Amino acid sequence: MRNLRQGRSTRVTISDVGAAAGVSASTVSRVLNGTAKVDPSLAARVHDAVRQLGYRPNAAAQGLARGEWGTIGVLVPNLANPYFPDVLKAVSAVARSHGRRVMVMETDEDPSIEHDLVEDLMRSCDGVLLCSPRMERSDLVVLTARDHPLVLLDRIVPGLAAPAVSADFFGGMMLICGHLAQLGHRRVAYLSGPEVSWANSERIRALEAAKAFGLSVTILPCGSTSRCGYEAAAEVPGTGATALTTYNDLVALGAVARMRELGVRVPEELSVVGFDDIELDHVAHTSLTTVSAPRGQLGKQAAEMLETLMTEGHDGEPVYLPMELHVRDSTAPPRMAGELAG
Amino acid sequence: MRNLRQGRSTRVTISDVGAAAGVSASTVSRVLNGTAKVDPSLAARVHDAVRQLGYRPNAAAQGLARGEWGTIGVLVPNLANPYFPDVLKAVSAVARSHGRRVMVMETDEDPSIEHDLVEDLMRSCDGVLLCSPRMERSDLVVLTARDHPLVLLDRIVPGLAAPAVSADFFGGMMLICGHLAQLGHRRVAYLSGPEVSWANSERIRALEAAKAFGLSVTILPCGSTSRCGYEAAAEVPGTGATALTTYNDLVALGAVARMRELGVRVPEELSVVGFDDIELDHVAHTSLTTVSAPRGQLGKQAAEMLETLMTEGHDGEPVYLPMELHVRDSTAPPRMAGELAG
DNA sequence: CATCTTCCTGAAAGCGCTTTCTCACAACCC
DNA sequence: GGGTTGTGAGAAAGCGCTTTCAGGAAGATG
Repeated sequence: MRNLRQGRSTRVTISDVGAAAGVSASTVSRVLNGTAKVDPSLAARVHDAVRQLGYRPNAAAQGLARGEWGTIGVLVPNLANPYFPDVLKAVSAVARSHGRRVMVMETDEDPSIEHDLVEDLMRSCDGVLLCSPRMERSDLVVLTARDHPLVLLDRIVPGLAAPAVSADFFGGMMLICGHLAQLGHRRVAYLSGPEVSWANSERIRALEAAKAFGLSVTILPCGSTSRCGYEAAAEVPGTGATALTTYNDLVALGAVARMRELGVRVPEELSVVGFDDIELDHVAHTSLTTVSAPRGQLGKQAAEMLETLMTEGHDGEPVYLPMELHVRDSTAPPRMAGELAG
Repeated sequence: MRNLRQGRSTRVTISDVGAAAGVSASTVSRVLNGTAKVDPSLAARVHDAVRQLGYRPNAAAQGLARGEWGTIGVLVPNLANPYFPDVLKAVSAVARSHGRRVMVMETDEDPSIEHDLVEDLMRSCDGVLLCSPRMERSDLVVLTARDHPLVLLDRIVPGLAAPAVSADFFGGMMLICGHLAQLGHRRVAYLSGPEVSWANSERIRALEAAKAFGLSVTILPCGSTSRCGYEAAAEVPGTGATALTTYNDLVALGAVARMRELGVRVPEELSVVGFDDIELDHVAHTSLTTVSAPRGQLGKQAAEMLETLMTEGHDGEPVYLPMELHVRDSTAPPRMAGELAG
């Protein structure tokens, strides 16, 4: 069989190195991997040969022979949302400390390609980390049944055979509701995130539960970007809400921008609350009241879970990481009816 | 030899599929890849078997046998900068259209790990795309000499045997200088990006050249984040500059925030100009005058160059993509000395 | 009806590496 | 000194796939 890499010059193989160093390929492998004792003088010759020939082991061949790739795959919905880079940094750090590379893929918020991408990742990674997967539960069941190490981040599905870590979105939204109720708000609106987002439904679940605080909530379809927030916010004044909750900070910021244009003062006439607490130091026009997601923690813990799953093969209970309320400049008590004229 | 994947249940191989379908492995391969005509009834049996067994081809084995991985690797300095996700989206689109996966790695602005990461990518990808690499020219020379398809994005190094595409940073900064000069500014400050950034030195080169317009420039060390901008901006008033240029929009936004805190009005007392024109719709506190980098174009073109390089093996001249000036709210004519009291 | 194509299919080799297995040699013990 | 153990290096098998090669069954031809 001929060299298949048409056009490319012949690659240096481990045998070439062996030949140059006057030893067998096995010995080269042993030297390079430190898997067995080798005569120091031979080892030196091998290292020299490696350097001279510019040898780099072929990852595919190693993967095949070792039965593992040394890579973990991460799927994220959207890199443009600052939430995910933060998670990724933490994941990468953990992966590197275990000597693994990270392969990132983005779905661009298109749930229909998620399944394929995950399959792809499974074919070329030792383990897969799914960040906020939007796919349906049934798809997730199929994937987790594949018996391939897989961890979920920011999506908990009861009864699934995969470990999961998530920010406690429900708790986070409850915190927000408590804050708003305490300020005296009664009617709130919610700019809803992607319909297929579990994180979104958790927020909604909390909003429903918050009826116990005496809050009544209007849900408005929106999305996950500032542009969505800007557009959907036009509907808010019509709802009679005195406070606006949102799917995330970006949406909230977009909404605030629209409110300003419409002449609605924030927070005097409308309180607006974000979600996630993304880092936008000195960039955003408004210092949002929001809840913070422990992104670094999430990434770290998910990556460690995955590592455990890959090496030891056992998994634990879903873990919820608490969110924290940060009260800043975008919330205030509602204006009383009598004040409206003022 | 035993199965090396300790702990994991036996994986389904192509032979298993063949056995189940009552054909040889070769036939399965042919059916799955469509590389040769196969009796439709056999093909159907194969497809059934694949479905039943949940077979997924092992990417490493395929890579080894085919001599290619079906993957391109992209190295970016920092995912948190919205610039790169935009590029990545375009790259991914092109890669997918050629049936390749994209593997993303981030250096976190640490030039010292760049070299290793690139080596890693080369070992497991058909081609590598380096976005704004910070490494020294000499390192780059070593890497490009590796005879592995490699394309540079936003870094042009004369005499390098690798194709390159870049935004025309020099031209972009010239546009800015022209705009400022035309407004009547004479003294400008520049918040400099990472020292090791070629993109930064291009901006500086333009700033020097702009002396011909009668501009005098003070360079202040800064960085690439809004936080850096915020911090470094404190030095600006001391320079006597009436206009501030920056490494990027994030820095500019941070600087504007600081100016406000210091009671310096933008643009009345100080014009501020960004760079890149990142998309921050309805999020940022200021609508910046800036120049736009054609991020999608850059990513697309770079990915296509890489594809050409991988398949046809030849490369072209470095390409500069023009930037465009967007005059918005952060620039204005300087106040004359006499007006200062006003 | 024998022979030559054509077409498909299975067998087998090989991609580059790791990891046995095997064996030569040396050191050790009684 | 013969037998035993231990050590380190090479040979070879095998990871799962693709692709060449060779051969059997149809179909075409004279």
